[in-house]
Amino acid sequence: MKGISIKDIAQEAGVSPTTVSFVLNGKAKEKRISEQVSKRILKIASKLKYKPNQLARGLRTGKTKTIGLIVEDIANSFFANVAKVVEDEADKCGYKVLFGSTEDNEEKAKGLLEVLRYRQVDGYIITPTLNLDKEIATLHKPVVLMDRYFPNVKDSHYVVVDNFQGAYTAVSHLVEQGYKKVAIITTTSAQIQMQQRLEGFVDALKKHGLPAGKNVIKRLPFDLDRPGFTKEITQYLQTNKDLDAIFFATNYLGICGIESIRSLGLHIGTDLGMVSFDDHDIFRLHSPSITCVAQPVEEIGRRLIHMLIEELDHTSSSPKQIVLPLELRKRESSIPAVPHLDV
Amino acid sequence: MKGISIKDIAQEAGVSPTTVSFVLNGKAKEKRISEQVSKRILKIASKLKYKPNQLARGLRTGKTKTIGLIVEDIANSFFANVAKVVEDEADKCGYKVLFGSTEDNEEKAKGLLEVLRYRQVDGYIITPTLNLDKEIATLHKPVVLMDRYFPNVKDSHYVVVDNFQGAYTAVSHLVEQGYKKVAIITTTSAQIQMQQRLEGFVDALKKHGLPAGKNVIKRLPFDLDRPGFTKEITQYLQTNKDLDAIFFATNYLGICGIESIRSLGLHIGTDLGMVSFDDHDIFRLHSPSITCVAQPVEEIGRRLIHMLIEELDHTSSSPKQIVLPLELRKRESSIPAVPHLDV
DNA sequence: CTGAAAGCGCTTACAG
DNA sequence: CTGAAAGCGCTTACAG
Repeated sequence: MKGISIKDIAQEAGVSPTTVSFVLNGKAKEKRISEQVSKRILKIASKLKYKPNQLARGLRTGKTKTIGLIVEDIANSFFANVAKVVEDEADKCGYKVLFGSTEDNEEKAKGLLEVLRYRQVDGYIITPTLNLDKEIATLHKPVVLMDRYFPNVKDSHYVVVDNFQGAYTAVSHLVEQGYKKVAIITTTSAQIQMQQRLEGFVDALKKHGLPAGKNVIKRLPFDLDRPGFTKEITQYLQTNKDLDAIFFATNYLGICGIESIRSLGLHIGTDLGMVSFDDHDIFRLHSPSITCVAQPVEEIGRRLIHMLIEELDHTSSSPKQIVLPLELRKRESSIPAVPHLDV
Repeated sequence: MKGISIKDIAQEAGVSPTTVSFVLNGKAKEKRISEQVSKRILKIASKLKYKPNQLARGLRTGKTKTIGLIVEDIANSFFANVAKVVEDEADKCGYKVLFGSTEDNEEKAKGLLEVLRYRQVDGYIITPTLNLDKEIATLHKPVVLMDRYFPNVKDSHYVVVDNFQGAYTAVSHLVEQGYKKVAIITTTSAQIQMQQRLEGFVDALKKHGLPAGKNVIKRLPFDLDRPGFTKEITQYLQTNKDLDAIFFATNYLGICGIESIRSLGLHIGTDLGMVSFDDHDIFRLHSPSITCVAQPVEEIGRRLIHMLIEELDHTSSSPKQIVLPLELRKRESSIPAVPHLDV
């Protein structure tokens, strides 16, 4: 039950705990411990399967070798996939991950931050909610933001994707496929990533000389549930029958969109073109398959954890702000077998 | 930077750290601290926004208020959803969650266990791999297993689903819909949950007087990747054209199965009936939609964490082994619009 | 080359 | 009714 401590080793080796600590922390050379003693200690430690008590070490050094990961929703495939990469890479570097979901709720996010703070995590990877910047500023530990950032906070570290370019590419692709009345379905969220997707959409339409007015921009309250989104989308589509393609600004909107379109008896691709932000198993397997702009999930995860660990080790040299490109994955929802013809 | 400690409060209140500790831990009454002192301390603590250092407390008490969650794959929707519920409920009880994915790899699981152990987690929720029972037995802390258990370890705590009943129901449903040559696609895993699903399949066929021989049981190596599964399934279907329905034993097999069936140009439901274990957004949204036996994810998560916390509080009274029922969700893949007719 | 001692921030048995 | 002291298991500045 009771673990092996440094004392046990010291006793068995006939030396002081100090010496054991030096040897076990690889400071034998530096502290000029004799080869002989050093070897003896190492042998005993491995015989006893000694594992340092991280709590004691943390209390003394102030480092817990733990990082806090705050995502919007761990059950969302994008965040779950990033979390997996983060955990994997952290593990390789000797760090463990404490996680939590904000549901994009400010209060919940603050609660998570507070708990992680007094758990003394060494650093944070945070998917911020709105207005979380003040709270984050009081953390006094390395923080890397993901998915979104605060435009007015200049010196923060983050890994995000090029939302503008992604949306722009997606919408341009639709236009090039012959769709002429393209709408965006997005949320009311005032967060930067959503703003940029909207801007990309508007810009693409303008560049192609197409109308980008209010009636092709549908904003849904971001705190609706799945059935709520589906119902709202259905309603919007019903009252805007002249639309011939939709750009969905998030994966869950895209998923709800599929349900809505189908419930109206419309055929995706031919009746109504569609592209969604963010790839998902569903989009690949759906029939017809759904075109999307995919995030480089693996790379996002790797960059996040490495940027944070570099900060923790004070070896930071690489750029502090990374904007990754998105990849347009063309599928049937925008390139129907029967070409879409404007009537 | 430096946090507020109990000493700071003691100083400001003009009492000893001991007294502060008693008051803050709600032992004022028990220790007969005067109302006056008590109130003063509480006021100062909240003014200073005192947060106890969990490391120091943990070192002293041996409790870290942390639980370890080991899943097979946090990126798999089933595990991600369970993880979310677990984290949520743990949070309500003042616990944080450290997590990791085993990929069903024994060595990786052992590594995770070791790290969590010397991080002094108070208890574990574990999706065990094969042969992990010895390792788990040496943990000397409360453990609740999920998704599977060790049949030869009688006194373990677990929350699982009734795999036999689920498979039995799924296959019976197929037979009742008129499918006559039903196969199972499963993995080579020797784990109990997979065995039970196989038994449910065999039993259902036997009960209905249908053949349940080797040629309707296809076992795939469980460590293949997605493309690997898809390829193997495609091959199996090609060489067994007489089959008219398939029961897929896991959600990822079902997903790969959809790809395989479609790549062969077969129509799900009419050409080939299908039911998958475990629900998934894809199954609901696929066209045709896919019948499945769904796990009660929410309830699994809640039961897991509550069982563990009861163990931690030594208030355990409820049953230690919970087997939850599965729900058959009938969809188009087994009830085609054009009825399946045996020729 | 090695060790005694202090201290991280708590809790708790003991004393008065 | 309250406090001094020990101790959880480490690390590290200091001494010799």
